[in-house]
Amino acid sequence: MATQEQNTLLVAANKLKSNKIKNTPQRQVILSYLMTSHAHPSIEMIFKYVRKNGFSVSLATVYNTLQLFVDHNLIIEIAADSGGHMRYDYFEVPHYHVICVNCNKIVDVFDDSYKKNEKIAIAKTGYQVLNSQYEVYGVCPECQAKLKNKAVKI
Amino acid sequence: MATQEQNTLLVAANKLKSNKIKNTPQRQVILSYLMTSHAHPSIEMIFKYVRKNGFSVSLATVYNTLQLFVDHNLIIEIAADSGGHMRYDYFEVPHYHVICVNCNKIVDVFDDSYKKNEKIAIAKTGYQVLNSQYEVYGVCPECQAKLKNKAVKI
DNA sequence: TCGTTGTTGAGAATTATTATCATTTATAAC
DNA sequence: GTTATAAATGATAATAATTCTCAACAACGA
Repeated sequence: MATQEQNTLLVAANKLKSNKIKNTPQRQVILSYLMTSHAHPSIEMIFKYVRKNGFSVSLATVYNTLQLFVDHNLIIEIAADSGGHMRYDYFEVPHYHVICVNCNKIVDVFDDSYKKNEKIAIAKTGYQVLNSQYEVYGVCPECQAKLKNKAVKI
Repeated sequence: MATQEQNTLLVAANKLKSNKIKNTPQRQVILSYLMTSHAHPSIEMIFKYVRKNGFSVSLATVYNTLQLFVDHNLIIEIAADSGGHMRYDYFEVPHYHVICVNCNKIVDVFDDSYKKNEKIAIAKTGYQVLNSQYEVYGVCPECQAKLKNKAVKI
C-alpha cells in the first residue's frame, strides 16, 4: 500500500505532466511540498526540506524550479517580510494571505471575493489579466498579546 | 515666485513634520519624488534621481529612508518583477496596481473597493489589520500588440 | 534502446542589502 | 542667535542573496 508521501508525489507528478513540465525528482518533491505544506516556505526552507527528505538538490535548481512554477501559475510568490524575502505558496484554490508584521506568520483566507476586482482592473486599464493577489498586513492575536504585556512592563 | 519643484519639496517637508520625522534634504527629495512620480521607482532609480537633482546621497541612506517611510505607512513596497526587486509608491489615496508581466509597467487603479475585504480578514483571523494591498498581473495593451506580431512572424 | 533536448549541480561571479562608525546636521532649549 | 544633543549621513566593509556557467546527467518520445 502506498504511503501518504507517495500519494502526494503521484499527485504532483500528474500536475507536472498536465502542465507539460518534465518530471524530475526535484520538481516532484518541491511541488508536493508546496501542495501540502501550510508553511508558505522560503527558498531556504524548500532547499533544506528537499535535502532532508533524501533527495539531492542544489540552490540553483530550487531557484529555477520555483521560477518555472510561477511562470506556469502553479504557485505564487508572496512578499512577506519587508526585507523582501520571498515566500512561496501553491495556488490552486483562490485565497489570500494575512501576514503578521511582527512575527511574519502567514494565514490563508479562503474567500475569493477579492477576485471580483479583476473585472474593474480590465475595464480601467485594458490589460489582459492573468491573475491577482491580495495581501493583508496586521498583527496576529499572539503578537497582540505579547505586545500588550510589553507595554505594561515599562 | 516658487517653482513647482520647490512647492513639492515644501509639501514633502510638511508631511515629514506632521509625522515627526526629522527633516533632512535627502528625505525631502525622496518623499517628493515618490509623491509626484508615477514611475513606482526602484531603489536604484531613487538613488540616481536624488543625485541627478543635485543632492548628495548614499545608497545606505536610500535604504534607510525608504524603510522609515514604509514603517510610517507613507509609502508601500510593491513586488513588481518576479525576481523580487522591490518598487516603491506613495500611498495617500488607496489604490492598487496592475502590473505587466512582460515589461513590468505598473498602472494605478484608484478604486478602493478591494479594501472591503479587510473586514472579512479581521473576522476570520483575529488579526489587528494595519493595511492591505492588491495587485493584478497581466499583459499591458502595448505588449499584447507586440506579442501578437511576434506570433505571426514565426 | 537510442538520441535529442532539457535539467541538474558545484562553484564562480555578480548583485543586493546591511553594518560600521567617524563626521555632519537638525532641532529644541536657552 | 548659540549651544547641546540626539539623530542622520555616507564611504566603505562585510555579508547575503541571486544568477551564471557549463560539463555531466536524465527524461521521454520515436
